[in-house]
Amino acid sequence: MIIFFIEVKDLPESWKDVFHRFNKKATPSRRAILEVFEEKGQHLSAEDVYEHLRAKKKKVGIATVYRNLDLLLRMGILRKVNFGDGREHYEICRTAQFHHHLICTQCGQVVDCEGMTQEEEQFLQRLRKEFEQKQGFVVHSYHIYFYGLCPRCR
Amino acid sequence: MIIFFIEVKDLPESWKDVFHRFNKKATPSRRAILEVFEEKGQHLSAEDVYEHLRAKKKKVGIATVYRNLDLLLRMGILRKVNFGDGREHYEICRTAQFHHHLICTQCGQVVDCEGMTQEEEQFLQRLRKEFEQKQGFVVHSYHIYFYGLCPRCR
DNA sequence: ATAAGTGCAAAGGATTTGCGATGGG
DNA sequence: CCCATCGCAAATCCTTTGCACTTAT
Repeated sequence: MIIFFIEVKDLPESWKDVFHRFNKKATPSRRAILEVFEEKGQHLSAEDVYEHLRAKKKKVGIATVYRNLDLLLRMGILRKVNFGDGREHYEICRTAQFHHHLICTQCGQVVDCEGMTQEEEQFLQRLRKEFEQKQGFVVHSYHIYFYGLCPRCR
Repeated sequence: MIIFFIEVKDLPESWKDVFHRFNKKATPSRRAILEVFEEKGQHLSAEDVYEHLRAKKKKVGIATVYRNLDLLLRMGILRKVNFGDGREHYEICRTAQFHHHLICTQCGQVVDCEGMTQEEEQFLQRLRKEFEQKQGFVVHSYHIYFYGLCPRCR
């Protein structure tokens, strides 16, 4: 027996389609950068991305890396995070679970904090409303940074 | 009638004493920088501090500003905050109420968010424990950034 | 074909550093 | 008086930009 009906919920749009939707070209550089984020995952600096590309024998200039990190940011594919080390870091949104960061103030190590749930939702929903009323802002996202000492530094 | 007993709870240590405790000199530059934070308050960049000093006719070199912002940070008098605008900002801890930040992603305007209370305490207390168990970190502080659109940009 | 994207090298902006001069304890 | 601190200018680090060449559509 053959099942003819296959439920496909939220089939993710291909990167090519995403670029197309933004009237941007799906160039090799851009694909390669996204590949790095999909493989290496979290919070990479421009230099990190550049090094990973070199390691993979993909020749992409550092300027192109910067330009495309910014583009991907504006397209909503990456988000920018900052750990106070003097450079910007980027994370991919789609493949990574939404999370926050725990930063060692001694050595700079950064750990992702995933899996905060309902309680967080409720807490932030309340704050969001408060800001929208008190300050007149529309809040569309937030980020929590925790600071402390990692196992080795404590 | 004279009241002989005056209750003085938590008399704040003078800046001079704080410097002394850290074996650092209470120089005019340092006093002037602290004065700026006490008067102008929130999230100033090194350049901001430098400009305010000039406006007050205090001649302090920009290098000295940077060196002392870092010193005051390490002494726990200032904390560093980052709004993604390519420069670091600093806030004074003692005189300012603990607060978070609401950032307009369009124009970069930053608003302080004060007065989150019990609920926040509880919520973050739970997370703190979770991290200490799961990751082995000691968490000593945290910071929440909210992103959205300000009244003018929405 | 052609406008968008790229690489390179130079420019820009923020922060740090070297060093001789200064002044707080 | 002496070492920490300062001012200045040069150095460094991250990021952006100008321009001629290449390429995805």
